[in-house]
Amino acid sequence: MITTKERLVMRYSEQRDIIYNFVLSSYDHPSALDIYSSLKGDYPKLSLGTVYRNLNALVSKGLIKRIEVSDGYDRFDKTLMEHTHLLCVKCNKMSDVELSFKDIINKEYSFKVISYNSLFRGICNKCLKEEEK
Amino acid sequence: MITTKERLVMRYSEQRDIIYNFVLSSYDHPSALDIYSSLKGDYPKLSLGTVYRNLNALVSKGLIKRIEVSDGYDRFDKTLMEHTHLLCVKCNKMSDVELSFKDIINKEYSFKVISYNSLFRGICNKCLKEEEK
DNA sequence: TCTTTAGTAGTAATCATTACTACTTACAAA
DNA sequence: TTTGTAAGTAGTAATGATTACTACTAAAGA
Repeated sequence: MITTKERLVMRYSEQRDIIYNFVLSSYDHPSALDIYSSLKGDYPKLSLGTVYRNLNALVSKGLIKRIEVSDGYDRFDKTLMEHTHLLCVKCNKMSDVELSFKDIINKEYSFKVISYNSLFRGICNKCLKEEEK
Repeated sequence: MITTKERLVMRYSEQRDIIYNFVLSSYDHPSALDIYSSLKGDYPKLSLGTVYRNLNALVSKGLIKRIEVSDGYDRFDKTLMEHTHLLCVKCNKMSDVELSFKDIINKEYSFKVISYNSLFRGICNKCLKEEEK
């Protein structure tokens, strides 16, 4: 007999399913508000609090990753491997960097890394080219 | 004749002087509230808004650096060279890393880095040793 | 010494996020 | 299949770091 306490999986919820699938199918690191705005049309009863709560649940279950952006909305990522992000200050697009700084820190310093947030702000290649015109 | 518009230096203010010197003399990357709490004893009329305003002014003049900590208080740093930070989740101490990830990003990716924030959360050497006891 | 305007104290507002409350629903057991 | 219960939801209020506002103060050029 499985008691409630022992049940570790989450109960099914359509809202969480929708939110999770939205993150899985997006390539632009959406914020909670992005997700809410995009889904509100098809699911008018969806609440912003539900989006936040489920994103937190998905993060704590390790199904998605949170990207901390201190001066604005946090963003969410389907890529589970910890990695670094580039945020273009012109077009606001966020892209990925595959370099693992974590390994460098673990090796070079006596510091046991649990998680990290590396965000580089600058101008992406596309915006640089447009400036040259 | 120097008009107000042309005057680029800030007017002297005792509050800013005190706040700036506090950051210069600290090694633990204080937050605005840390600074306010530490100085309030000696300067009872000091306002938290003044601390925030002057920290922002000092950052925008390039005299100190802001370290963005998304889930809590931002912290401030006298070290002007951009660098990476380690934050111990046990003792909350913040320390510096001299590695320049900026150069790596600039070289390996077509991305013009303007600023960056790299924060590694984990357990510092001292806390690791205490866990072993 | 004036005059101007940057700076300050104290307080209200902002805004991303979380907490709360009454209602709804998944799902295990009867 | 029905029912009991606790997890999930919608809608709204609260939180908390930071910023804005307003009347007052003071640095410093004329």
